[in-house]
Amino acid sequence: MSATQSLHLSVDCVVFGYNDSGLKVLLINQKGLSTSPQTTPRSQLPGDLILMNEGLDQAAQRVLFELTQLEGVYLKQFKAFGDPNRVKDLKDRAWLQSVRNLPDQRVVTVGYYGLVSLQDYEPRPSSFAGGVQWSELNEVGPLAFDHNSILDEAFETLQEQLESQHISFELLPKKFTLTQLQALYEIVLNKKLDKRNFRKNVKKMSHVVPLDEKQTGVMHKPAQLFSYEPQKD
Amino acid sequence: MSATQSLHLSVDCVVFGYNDSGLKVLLINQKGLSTSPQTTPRSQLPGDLILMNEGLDQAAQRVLFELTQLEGVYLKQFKAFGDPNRVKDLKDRAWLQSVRNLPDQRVVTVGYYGLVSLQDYEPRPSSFAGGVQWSELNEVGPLAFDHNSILDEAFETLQEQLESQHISFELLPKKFTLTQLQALYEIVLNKKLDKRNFRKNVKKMSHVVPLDEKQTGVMHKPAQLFSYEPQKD
DNA sequence: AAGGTAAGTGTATGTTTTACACATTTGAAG
DNA sequence: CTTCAAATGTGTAAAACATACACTTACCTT
Repeated sequence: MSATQSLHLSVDCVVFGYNDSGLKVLLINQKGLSTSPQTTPRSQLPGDLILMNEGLDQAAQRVLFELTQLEGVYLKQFKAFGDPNRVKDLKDRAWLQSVRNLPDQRVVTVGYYGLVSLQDYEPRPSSFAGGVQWSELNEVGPLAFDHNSILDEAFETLQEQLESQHISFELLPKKFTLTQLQALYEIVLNKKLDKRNFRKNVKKMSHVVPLDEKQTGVMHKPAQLFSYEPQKD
Repeated sequence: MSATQSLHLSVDCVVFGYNDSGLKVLLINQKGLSTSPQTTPRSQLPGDLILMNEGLDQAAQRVLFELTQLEGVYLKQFKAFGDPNRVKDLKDRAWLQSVRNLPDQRVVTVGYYGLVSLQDYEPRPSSFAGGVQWSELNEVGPLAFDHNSILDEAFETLQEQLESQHISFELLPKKFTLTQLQALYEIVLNKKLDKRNFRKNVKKMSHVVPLDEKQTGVMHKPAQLFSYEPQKD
């Protein structure tokens, strides 16, 4: 019963980035493994082993920063992935062994989803780790390990939690228009919404407050800007 | 960066049991540690390390069975707990070392919540593992490790998911009355509901079907029995 | 000055939610 | 076999909420 356990624990971050041109995910290209040249290195989610003295949330923040230079991102744990065969692919095993000097061992991972406004930070993440890219959500190809499933489950979680959890604002610039907010909802929930009804609903949300400021430099009636003020109850 | 990782992974099960007398949690008493007699052994959630070749869901089922003899229970992962200090209490560390022959090492755990009808199974779980009890939810004292937080978060998850996830039926006998269903909702959601409105809503749920059967042996108008039929779409 | 563009706004209709009270069916007791 | 106690089962009106839908406004460009 007390068979000695020897496995590793990692975190993987599914960071969604949004701007007016759509919803993206942050992927990194596998570096290393230059030995076998015909193995086209696949992309993967930023993730790595947790350290011995850090919590899971902390680990997610650190790993994301180390791999992509993104800092202070909203990150939320959504699920642990522990299928014993989740790293079954031979290319994946080879890559793992080339990068970590570890025996071929089981890795359980804790998934986090993250949210970033691409407009505010314009984070062209410092091209570290052999390339970091924002990839259009519906153009993501086959990823390493079980990262496609992790991505899918993260997106489902985002869809479920968008309305109930005040997280849409993490994807928008600090000052945003109601049209931007609506466009975000339409993309994440994947359905069209009625402008007037949407605005009626937003006006009921006391944490969305109008600023004394309007859009400038647009060739149409400038929109009122709003910001998100977390409730200080 | 690649500091050798050496930690353990467990699952912990927060099994809720329900019958007409209320909502309970399944706890086990720590055995062993008879060496120091004045340390009153605290109760804890059933949990143990996962094995090298099993998935997380599998591990939760196995561990629950090994510790409590409960089998085939609805179990759902809800959160991983990885605070490096979650096993900081000295009594807890001592107990861990007495039971497992392992060095004093970090343990990350994956929390599952489980649901059982106490009426159908009447599961007086075979008093294994030094005692297994169903403890009234609001009479749970201080548990070992961070198990009180795990319990709290499990209950919050249950409250959030009760309505959206068709799980109430896991807590009821296979044949139940609408009054029983309503009482369950009232206890879990902690608010009173209107009988007529509640019944109107239930009648919209196509997976709650009336049986050709009524209550017997009650000294009042016997209630119609219903059962839960998962949708076969 | 005219044209293009997106912002901003109200109302009528249908649907859902809420509040609320009494007759019915059984077993037990006299 | 009548009465009592106990919990079941049922409808309606009012309020809140959701939906569908079209035109005027403000700014920029040419």
